[in-house]
Amino acid sequence: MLSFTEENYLKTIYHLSDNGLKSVMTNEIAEMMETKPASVTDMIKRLAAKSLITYEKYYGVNVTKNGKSEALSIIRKHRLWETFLVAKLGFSWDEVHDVAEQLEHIQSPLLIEKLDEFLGFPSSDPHGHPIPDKHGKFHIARQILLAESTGKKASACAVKNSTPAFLQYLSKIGIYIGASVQVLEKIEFDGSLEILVDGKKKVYISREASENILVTE
Amino acid sequence: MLSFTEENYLKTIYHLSDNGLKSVMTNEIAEMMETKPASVTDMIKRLAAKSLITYEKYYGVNVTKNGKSEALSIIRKHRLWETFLVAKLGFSWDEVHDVAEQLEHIQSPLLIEKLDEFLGFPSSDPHGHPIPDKHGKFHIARQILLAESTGKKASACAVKNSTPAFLQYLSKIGIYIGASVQVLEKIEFDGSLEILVDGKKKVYISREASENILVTE
DNA sequence: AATATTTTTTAGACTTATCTAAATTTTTAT
DNA sequence: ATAAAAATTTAGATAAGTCTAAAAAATATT
Ligand SMILES: [Mn+2]
Ligand SMILES: [Mn+2]
Ligand SMILES: [Mn+2]
Ligand SMILES: [Mn+2]
Repeated sequence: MLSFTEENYLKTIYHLSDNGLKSVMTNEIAEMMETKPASVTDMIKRLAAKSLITYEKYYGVNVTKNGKSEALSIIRKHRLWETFLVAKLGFSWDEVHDVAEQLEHIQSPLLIEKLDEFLGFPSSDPHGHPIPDKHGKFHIARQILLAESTGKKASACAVKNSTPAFLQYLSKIGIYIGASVQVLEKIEFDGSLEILVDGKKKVYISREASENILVTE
Repeated sequence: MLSFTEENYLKTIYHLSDNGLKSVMTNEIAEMMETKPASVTDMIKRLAAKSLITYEKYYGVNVTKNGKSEALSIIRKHRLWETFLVAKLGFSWDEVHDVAEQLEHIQSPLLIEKLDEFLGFPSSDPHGHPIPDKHGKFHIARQILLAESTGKKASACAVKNSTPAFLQYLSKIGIYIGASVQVLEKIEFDGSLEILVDGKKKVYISREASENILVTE
């Protein structure tokens, strides 16, 4: 069984590896975990000893099949809890992440089975992120960055950044998962966009914001 | 903020102190926590340093007002989660304790407020134990041991022992919280009882079992 | 009141997780 | 191909929580 800390490292490494595709470097992990590289080196040795990652000194780590499956189980729990908090307890989408960071470490397969059922086997969380099923399978819809949208009417389907500050801003300008969004004009000067939200509200958003909103066309 | 371990010690001490009434000895705590007296001595020094208990060397500890309030908050969370698991997720009463042992340590006042509301502000958990409100107030109904019942028709209102083995046994013989139970005969030889459950089922139960069932007459 | 028994505390060691500072290796730039 | 810079690892320290063994204090027994 993994400790709380091991689970957090593994999840972070998995995310940084792009679902297990890329190698991940010590300093990246340290930055993401808000810890020191020396601590990361200690931990990756331990995770490697447990066959969750492979580690080559000075060349970073790769997630093993085993590690990927463990990571997906934690991500599944995180997203199911976030869904529960919003759908059943009336949390808003910017309030759930930190609580889910704690809840994702609860050890009880039965609990997760029952929670999944209680929620009606949701396929995505309040931020539009896919929820892996109990075998770790999930499906990502074809999606593009709003920044790359060509002006067709599209639908907001996920956020890339899920910090409270960004989510609160999105709520303020009327964007939510499922909202209709259409790029009306791209401002050459700074790459900002004028968009139409839900067919009625015109707003300007920065390039940075537009690169953190995913849409389906 | 208290660590996971500090919370567990404090809760155990509070329970052993009979809601803050009695002093609690090192060895009692060690036995209950399944740990060694030396470890307990370390921890009670730490809890005393945080003013959650008072500690007099060789004479045990007492829970402070502060400590009582912290303990009640943990107990409140434990019992709300147990109620959630049974009422919303369909757990049976013998499956919830171990999961609640983990969930009780989740730190989020908002979560507990919302969970309480979602459950309709329950006043007792699946084992008939009172759930303190957010100020730590709770009410214990007048209750006696089934072993001391005089033969009047009574109602099972709580269990003293909540181990899965005992709870499964109770379920098997038809006893649940709210069930009608009436002592028909007390067997002099070993103190066992013949009882009538829900007005229709006659069963014999041991003295020990009868001392772990609480009823209201 | 002295001795034996039980309880509790102390001392010292181990593990996990963290840090800082120094050493090493790799990468980049000249 | 060197030298400089950046990334990474190692070494050594600290804190929480645990343990065993030994010492000390309280309680029970004669
Ligand atoms: Mn999240
Ligand atoms: Mn986490
Ligand atoms: Mn319980
Ligand atoms: Mn607990």
